Amino acid sequence: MKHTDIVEILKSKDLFLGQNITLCGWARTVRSSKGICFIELNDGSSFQGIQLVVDEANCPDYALAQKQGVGAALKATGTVVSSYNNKEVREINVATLEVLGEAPSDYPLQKKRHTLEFLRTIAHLRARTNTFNAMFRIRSTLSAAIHHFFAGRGFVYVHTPILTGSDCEGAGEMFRVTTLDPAMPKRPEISDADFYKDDFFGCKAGLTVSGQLEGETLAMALGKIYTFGPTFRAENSNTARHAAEFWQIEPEIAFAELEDLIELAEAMIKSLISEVLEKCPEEMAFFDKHYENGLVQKLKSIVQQNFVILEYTEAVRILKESKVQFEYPVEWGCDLQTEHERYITEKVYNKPVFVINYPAELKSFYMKQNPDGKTVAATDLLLPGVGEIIGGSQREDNLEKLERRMKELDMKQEDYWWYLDLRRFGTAPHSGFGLGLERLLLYITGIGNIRDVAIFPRTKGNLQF
RNA sequence: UCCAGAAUAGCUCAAUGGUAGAGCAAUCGGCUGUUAACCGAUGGGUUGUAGGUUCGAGCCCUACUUCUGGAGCCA
Repeated sequence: MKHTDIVEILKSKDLFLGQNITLCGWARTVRSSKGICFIELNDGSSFQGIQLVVDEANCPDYALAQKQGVGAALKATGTVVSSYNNKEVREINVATLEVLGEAPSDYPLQKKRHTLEFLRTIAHLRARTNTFNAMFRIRSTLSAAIHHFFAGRGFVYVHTPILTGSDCEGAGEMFRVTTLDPAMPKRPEISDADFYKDDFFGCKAGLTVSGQLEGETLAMALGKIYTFGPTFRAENSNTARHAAEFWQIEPEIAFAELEDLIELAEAMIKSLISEVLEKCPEEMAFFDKHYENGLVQKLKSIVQQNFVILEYTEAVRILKESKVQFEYPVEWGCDLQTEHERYITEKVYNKPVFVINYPAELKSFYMKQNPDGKTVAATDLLLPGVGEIIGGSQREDNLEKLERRMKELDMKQEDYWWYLDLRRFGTAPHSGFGLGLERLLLYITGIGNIRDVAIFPRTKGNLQF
């Protein structure tokens, strides 16, 4: 259909003024008086819509226009004019109006604020609201910004497999993938190997919980790589920041130690936020106004300040000396609880904090063992309000140390033979991290629940749409 | 999975154990420039489900379901 995107008219000040054009879009609100009718039209090309003015004197379709409600799909032809009230604003004097698709009175969206909980029950329609229009626009801009950032630094974008036989130990529960008959379940006396030999892959298979191990193989050839794709975790977690399917960015860099990784992570967060602020000012203004007052200022200040780098041991000391009565007591060797992380990020620093060098017992087998014999070169980036957004580490590149650690954890080395080969042949220091796209989106938009930053969120017990 | 809370009209919410209401939406009408337009009228309910206590339950009790907030796990 030949038509002009609304964004083109909004962007160009005078280019379309006085011209006859055709617009297509959906009615957001319809206001009619005697003889004149106003329709706010949005076509998705921008956050903002444009007002159609249907005057009974100039438009034969006035009666039709008056009958339309929120949600109707319309095609209008008319002249671009300056608004009656504000010469800077553009509106359309409609000559002809065609109804492409009516929205009957049981259309669930109304021209009023709906709760996010209600919108989740109509996830197929919620993209037509301001919140989701703005969120999806920012999500798209953010995704493009990720590629811009890494491409600008010479990273190679790689696609690690989604179907996998390797369980990235410690990353979470794996969804099983099988073509075996569910009516013939595995009997306890049969071994995994025997049972799965008749399965599609001839072995136990699942959806990836992380592309890290596969990513490492490419980092050890191409130097700097990143993955950006879906990740699946069958964790029984029911929170505002966990989803069973989410998108993850996982850079992996050869010849990089923990401090190089932290430098990269900080530069990346700042670059991504900057690009969103620059390219989505209307959307960000909307979230600032309706979801988190001061949001834009908060993000601007994040970009300008240095993030904190804090030793785990030092974090424990600060918490112990804080004299705050925590629900979980703080001891060296215990994992930092949410209340501890919040105290550090929100009370002590009020800015992003990299916590580094955690006790080895708390972290995964592949992390670089520090000379102190107690800690590993790992880091979590904690953000005020949303908590952990990045988890990463320098990888153990010493074959003996890695094998010893796997033995301690009772892991089968033969399952990881190719991963260990990376340490056997031309091993080198390397590091990487994982960033949750949806969690960053929560931080940037001020939206409080991960279910509201994905098109159709997958969480425990919910696979609707 | 654990702890706490909630579920009433299409939506957002009221209702002391005693006749279930309002705003918005919808429908009809009015109004020549509206901005979540405005004004008037009308229709709209098995109070999440199943049981129980009571003369009487939206309200009290039990179980279940769903959702929300927090926790654990993590990105």
